[in-house]
This record gives sequence, C-alpha cells and structure tokens, in this order.
Amino acid sequence: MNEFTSLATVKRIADSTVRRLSLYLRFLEDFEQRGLETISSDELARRGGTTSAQVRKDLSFFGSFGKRGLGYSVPELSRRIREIMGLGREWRVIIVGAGKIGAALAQYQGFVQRGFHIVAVYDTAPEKIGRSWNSQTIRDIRQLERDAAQEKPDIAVLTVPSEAAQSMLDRIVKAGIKAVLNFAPVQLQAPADVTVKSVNMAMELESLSFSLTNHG
Amino acid sequence: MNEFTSLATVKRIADSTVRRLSLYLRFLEDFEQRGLETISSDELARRGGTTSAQVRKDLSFFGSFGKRGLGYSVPELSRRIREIMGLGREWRVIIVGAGKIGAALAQYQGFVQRGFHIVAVYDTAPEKIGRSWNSQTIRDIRQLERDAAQEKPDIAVLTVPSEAAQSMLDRIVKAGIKAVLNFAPVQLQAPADVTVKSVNMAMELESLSFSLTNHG
DNA sequence: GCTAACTTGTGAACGAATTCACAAGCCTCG
DNA sequence: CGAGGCTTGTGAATTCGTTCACAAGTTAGC
Ligand SMILES: NC(=O)c1ccc[n+]([C@@H]2O[C@H](COP(=O)([O-])OP(=O)(O)OC[C@H]3O[C@@H](n4cnc5c(N)ncnc54)[C@H](O)[C@@H]3O)[C@@H](O)[C@H]2O)c1
Ligand SMILES: NC(=O)c1ccc[n+]([C@@H]2O[C@H](COP(=O)([O-])OP(=O)(O)OC[C@H]3O[C@@H](n4cnc5c(N)ncnc54)[C@H](O)[C@@H]3O)[C@@H](O)[C@H]2O)c1
Repeated sequence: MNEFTSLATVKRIADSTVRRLSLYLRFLEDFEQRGLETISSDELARRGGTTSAQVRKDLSFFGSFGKRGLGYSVPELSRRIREIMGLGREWRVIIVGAGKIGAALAQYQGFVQRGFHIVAVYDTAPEKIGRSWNSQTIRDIRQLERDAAQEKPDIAVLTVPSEAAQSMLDRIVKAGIKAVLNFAPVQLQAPADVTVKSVNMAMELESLSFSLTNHG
Repeated sequence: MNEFTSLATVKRIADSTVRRLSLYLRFLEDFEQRGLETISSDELARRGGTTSAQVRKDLSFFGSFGKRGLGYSVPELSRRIREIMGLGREWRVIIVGAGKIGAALAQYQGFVQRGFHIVAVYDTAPEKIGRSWNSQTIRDIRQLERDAAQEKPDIAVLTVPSEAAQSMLDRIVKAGIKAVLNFAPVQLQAPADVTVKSVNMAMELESLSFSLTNHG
C-alpha cells in the first residue's frame, strides 16, 4: 500500500479502527492547539489507552504518514485522518423527534464544532410545530420528504418514541438519507446501503449492572 | 459447566456477549407480554440480527437453560438473564451535571422501568441548585461525598462539561462509586475496580461520516 | 415404544483483531 | 560521515470471538 492508495479500494475496515481514528483525531487537535509539532504512536497510544502497535496498524490501513525515528507530524496526521473520516466538509443533519433528547442534541454546540450542522428538526405534535429552538423552527414531519428532496440532508438523528422508530426510519430511508443515528432502544431494520448506528443508554446501564454484579 | 456454576467463577465474558444478553432480554419481555411460553434460539437470533449458534454460545457461558427439541421457557430464560445481569434489584443512580443532557436523562422514564432509580442530581451552578426536576431537587455538588456515604449510590451518570469530567470522576471514585456512565467526549482514567462506560455521540456521527465517505 | 422432527449445548474449525518483533529508515552528535 | 538511538511499518504469531456441525435429548404422532 502506498500514498496513492485510494480509500475506495481499501478493504473492509473494522468499526473499532474507525472509532479509534476518531479518538486519535481528538488528541491531535489538542496537541495542535498546544503547538506540538510531532507525536509518536506511543504517545497517542498512551492517551487512548491502547498500544503503539495498534495505533500504527490502524493508520497502516490507509497509508504511511509517519517518519521513522521521528514520529508523525501533528498537523499532517490530523489532516490525513480528517480526510480519511470525511471530516473536511460540513454534514447536513436533521433531527426527527423534538422531545427531550432531541432538544439536548439540537442545542449542543459540540456537533457544529465538528462539522455536523443541524439543518432541520421535525415533530408530529401540533403544539411543538412552529416553535423555535436555537435558530431552528420545528417543522411538521409531513414536510420531511419534500424538504429532503430539496435540502439533501446527509444524516438523520432519530429521537422518536420506540413505537414510531421503525416507521420513521423507513420514511427517512425512502427520502434518500443513507446514515442514521438512532436513540430509540429498539433493533431496527434497514437496507444494506444505509448505515444505522444506535446509542442505547439502557443497554449501557445494564452492562454496568453486569459489571457490578459479576466482578465487583 | 453445570447448573451449580457460580457466576463469580465464570471466565472473562466478552462485552459483546453482555450487550447481546441485554438485547435478548428485551425480546423475551416482549414475548412474555404477548403470552408466549417458549422460544427457540433461532427466533431470538432473527430478532437480534445474529445467529442461533451465537445465542446458544452466549447463554452457554452461564449454564444451560433450554430444553433440547423444544427451546427455552420464556419466563425462565427471562428470569435467568435478569439474574446474570444483576437486574433483579433496584440500582441507585446519581446524575452529576444538571445541564441539557442531564435533564433529558433525569426525566426519562425508560430507566426507572428497568430498575435504575435516579436518587440525586448535582450541579455547581448556584442558579440551578435548589430547583426541582421531576421529583428531584438539584443538590450542591459539595454535598456529593457526604450524601454518597449515607445513600450509597451504585452508579454515577457524568454529564458535566469535558473540562470538568476527569476531576468529577475522581471525586465520584473517591466517594466509593464503582460504575460510571460518562457523556463527556473525553478519555477518562479510573482505577481498575471502577467500570467506566462512555457514550460518545460525536464519535458515532464521525463513524457515520466515515461510512458515507468510504462506502457510499 | 418406536420413529421422525426438532432444538439444544458444545468441541472444533474458522476468521477477525490485536500484539509481537524486527528490518528499514531518519536524526543527532561527535 | 559513521555510530547510536529512536520510531515507523508490517509480516508473523497469537489471542479472541464467531460459526460450524453434530451428538444428545425432547416431543409428538402413530
Ligand atoms: N430522554 C432520554 O434521556 C432518553 C434516553 C435514552 C433513550 N431515549 C429514547 O429516545 C427517544 C426519545 O426520547 P425522549 O425522552 O426525547 O422522548 P419525548 O417523548 O420527550 O420526545 C419524543 C418526541 O417525538 C415526537 N414524535 C412522536 N412520534 C413522532 C413521529 N412519528 N415523527 C416525529 N416526531 C414524533 C413526539 O411528539 C415528541 O416530541 C425514545 O425512543 C427514548 O426511548 C431517551
Ligand atoms: N447536550 C448534548 O446533546 C450532548 C451530546 C453529547 C455530549 N454531550 C456532553 O455532555 C456533557 C454535558 O452537556 P450539556 O449539553 O448537558 O451541557 P450543559 O452546559 O447544558 O450542562 C452542563 C452542566 O454541568 C454543570 N457543571 C459544570 N461543572 C460541574 C461540576 N464540576 N460538577 C457538577 N456540575 C457541573 C453546569 O453547571 C451545567 O449545568 C458535556 O460534556 C457534553 O460535551 C452533550
């Protein structure tokens, strides 16, 4: 593999690798701000709670970005990871379900900072539609398809009650959106070309319950 | 391994196994409500998007709960998984950081339903302390140690700004709490006997960005 | 009570992800 | 300019998790 390797031709990358890249990027941004020039795989590993071999292997799937004997150039590696992850652009995000969790997400500044822009928020409840949040007016869910055809959102965040989650996902998929972040604690079905990630907080708490019960 | 196998003696269980158990339990509860008596590993697998061998292997780490030729008794398996996961009791949960995400979590009914009771909410901001949320009054963070000694919470949910996360985790650990669910997008350090799980939504969005960029 | 149909439980095989270990390359210093 | 120290990049070895495949047990029907 050399510097001309196209990402599109790269073999299947493990999800765990992608998540670690995201982590490394955070550290690099921190180092960049503090004016550091170079960083070693060992230092990145220490920060991320992994090993230097792991860091180098993760990066090696995409090319070779370091200098032997020296390490990685912080701004260069930062740029390369952003490129790999597709973070060099702004992503258009919609929120479906203007409830408590939708509200927290819509007002969260951390997403915008990383290039994820909330371009619309939808709900079914008449008393919510038309109300303003931040700079967004909550829209009627019936507009979803029409708006999507025009505004071409990239990502949908699904924060509706569990019962409505699958049917709303189906509409999101039909509207042509290929990436969904789901907060409803249900298992969803989607076509293979649509990526669905779920955040299941109840499952996290249950994992903690397991830890406390079994090795505590 | 037989029915007398103690959980404490069981070898290291993969995190992925624990998460699937949590998933199976959801399906079992659904089946239970609909009055089904028995269920096969194959049906559980279909629901969970996995294979029947996977389901049986997951369960086999803890004992053998099924009947050959028939499947699993729904109420019995449900009970056994709850036991394995430590869900037969009520867990006492505190929320540290009464901001937007803390508010959504504190008011969420889904946690109580699964045995996770919010027993206290803390903040530093004078204008928040004393205000009421649901049935909780927001307490001064300075009370944390004193309250913990008395009320013995089991789990802390950490929803403070990133900068404050590590120092608050240290206090939580010192206060004797052994399980933490963190929402701040930072890598935290904790002693080995404390389990920390993190929900990192920005990382999930970045994974979606990667998917869209690389196989889209 | 025997057969056919079914489903579990589990070693063994496989595949994926991590870790090891070292040759190759780069930098500094004398 | 050559030696010594350092760090990358990567095949090979290892560890970990999943899937296969089948013997063993259960039920129903006749
Ligand atoms: N609040 C939390 O802390 C939390 C934690 C974990 C998971 N969740 C999950 O997140 C989801 C939302 O939770 P919440 O607490 O924000 O609930 P909520 O009741 O506050 O909000 C849900 C919103 O979705 C709207 N809605 C209902 N059907 C809709 C549809 N078909 N299209 C568009 N909007 C629709 C409702 O009008 C409401 O405004 C639920 O699935 C919940 O289980 C929430
Ligand atoms: N809001 C979201 O949707 C969202 C999404 C992902 C991650 N997060 C993360 O969750 C955390 C909280 O986010 P938020 O949006 O709720 O922020 P927020 O500013 O609304 O709330 C933070 C709260 O913590 C309190 N606080 C500050 N220092 C504290 C301390 N030492 N002890 C106790 N309380 C303290 C503040 O007074 C404030 O009430 C942040 O780390 C954020 O990055 C939030």
